[in-house]
Amino acid sequence: MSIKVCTWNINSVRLRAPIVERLLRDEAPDVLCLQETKSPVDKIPVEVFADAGYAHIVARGEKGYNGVAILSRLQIEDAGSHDFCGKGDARHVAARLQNGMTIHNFYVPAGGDEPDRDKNVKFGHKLDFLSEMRDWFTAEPPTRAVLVGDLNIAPLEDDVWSHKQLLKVVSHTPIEVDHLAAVQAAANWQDITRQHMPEGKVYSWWSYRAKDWSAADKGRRLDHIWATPDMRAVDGSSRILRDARGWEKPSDHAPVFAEFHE
DNA sequence: ATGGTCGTCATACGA
Repeated sequence: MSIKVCTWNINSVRLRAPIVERLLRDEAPDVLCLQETKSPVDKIPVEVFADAGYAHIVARGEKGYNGVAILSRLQIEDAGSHDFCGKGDARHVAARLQNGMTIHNFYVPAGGDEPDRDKNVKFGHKLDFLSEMRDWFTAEPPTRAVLVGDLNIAPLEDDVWSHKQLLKVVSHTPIEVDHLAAVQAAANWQDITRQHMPEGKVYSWWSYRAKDWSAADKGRRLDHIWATPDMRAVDGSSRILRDARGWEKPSDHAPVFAEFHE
């Protein structure tokens, strides 16, 4: 038996309920983590997901911005969230499943356009958010845990279409990559996607602004699946469903998958 | 160097 995990920045859960349903039907993950739901929790179309077999849902939400949700076929034993940077925004939710594994679902701040915290408070917020993640996982080291989400950072050269051209572009600057590496080191998080796909370009996001996103293929790997070393991923189970970027009324992100042994 | 496209909520702002 294995557990199939999926993470997807959906950019409005209400507008895209039809393609969420399609993903659940086509791919049947055991757990689906959504980011940028952009909806108050009580306006998430939970009946649609329950009818599709995902009756166990925990979410955090606000009107119009941010928002994270965990949809599960398995019973959720416990749930929680942490308010990183004390802003009361909806960027983290966690659930412990009946098999004892904990899943953390994050939506890390995008950080604005200017990669300088003295000129751009959004960039400062992003770096501070990552530092708090590092400290939080250092203070309470997780076990049997999976961390997923839109981390809004593409850390490796092959996580972007042009390493050289993106070195000063928010999402691929050295200071962000360093901050993300510190989060990763805090709990010895393993990058499951790159364990399974160590070579070559891998992307999970393509801008809406490109004329032909697929032909231009100027993507970035912003969405991640990490796990603590005591979790056993199913060899080669990582995938990115690039096709979903071309579905009707798509998100600008594609779903990312990995499977774990029970 | 600039603008290109989305979603939400209100016609600006964040991504």
